[in-house]
Amino acid sequence: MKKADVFEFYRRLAEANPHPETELESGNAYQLLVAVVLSAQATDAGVNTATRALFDRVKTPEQMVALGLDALKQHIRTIGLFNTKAKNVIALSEALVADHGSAVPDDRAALERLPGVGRKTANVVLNVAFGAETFAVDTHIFRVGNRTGLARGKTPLAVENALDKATPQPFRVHAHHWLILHGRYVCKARKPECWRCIVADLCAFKPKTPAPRTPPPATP
DNA sequence: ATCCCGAGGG
DNA sequence: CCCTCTGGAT
Repeated sequence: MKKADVFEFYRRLAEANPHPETELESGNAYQLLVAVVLSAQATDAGVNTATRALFDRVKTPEQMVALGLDALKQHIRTIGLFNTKAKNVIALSEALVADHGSAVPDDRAALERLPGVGRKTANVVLNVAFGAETFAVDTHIFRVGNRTGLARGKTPLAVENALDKATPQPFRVHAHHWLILHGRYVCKARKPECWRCIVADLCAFKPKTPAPRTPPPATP
């Protein structure tokens, strides 16, 4: 995508949603970290349903360790991959207490050393909790980047690097959320809703199926 | 490359 | 039924 089109692409998304935020619910950086770990291959809505009760009781890594593995599994049973995730969250909480004074570290290397935390999760925490200009490439951003031509790559890391190169100020801090929300609600995996997409004219993807005769009323 | 693994949508 | 959802570890 041309530079001018990239700027216009972000400008429109920014205009439509001036203050994008995570849809994951959390009350502090620790809870955010846990929520992001739980969100792997799961919907935000599903994670929120589970963490609502959990975070009411657990606000610190010490409290998570005290809660214990089996009780944690009960809380997150409705989320996919719950067995592995529960184990990682307990181990990660123990590591925070032992090595980081119970605080969430603000550097990538320390974050990625935590069990269950890879590059994508670290990028989300760095962006949301610390305001870093990181591009966490999840399934949505990978799809939107490649489909639109904004930032293409065969791997998530390649798309991340392409986004880093292509994304100008003042859009860098919020680019992650604009792209993910665009992917979740408009540029969907199965049925992208191009007829109501505000950047369709800048996009490389041209749908074969036209807009429905009776489109659903626009969401407020 | 494969495993982990549940809910919701089409 | 099959696909998708803010992946990570082996």
